[in-house]
Amino acid sequence: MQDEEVIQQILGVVMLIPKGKVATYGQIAAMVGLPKHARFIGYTLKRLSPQSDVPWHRVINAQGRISIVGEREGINRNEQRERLIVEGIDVINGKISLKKFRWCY
DNA sequence: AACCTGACGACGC
DNA sequence: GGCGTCGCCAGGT
Repeated sequence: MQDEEVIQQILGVVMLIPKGKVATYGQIAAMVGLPKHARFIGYTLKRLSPQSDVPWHRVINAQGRISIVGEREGINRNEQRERLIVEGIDVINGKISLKKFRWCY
């Protein structure tokens, strides 16, 4: 699954998530025709560079929580939380309401 | 080939 | 809602 083709497709979909909305890993996976590959979406986003223009912060897990774990400069749990809040997405007790903020297509 | 490790998810209690 | 389990699947060893 190292297909550059697939990776670009995934990043392409993530780019479509509008500001102020979020999507889940599983949702993205399904959108690119790879259901059951939610984990691969995370793997792909993890490899992004800090200065990437891909809105990786708008991707969260199905429980409405942030799942990033690394501590890279520019890409970490707290950075994601801050970016979401700036966009008007409420993060209450580490949880985001998918009901309100999920990007429905 | 075998086994371990995840930025995951559905379900049951 | 919180938690534990189990199922998934690409990658790395």
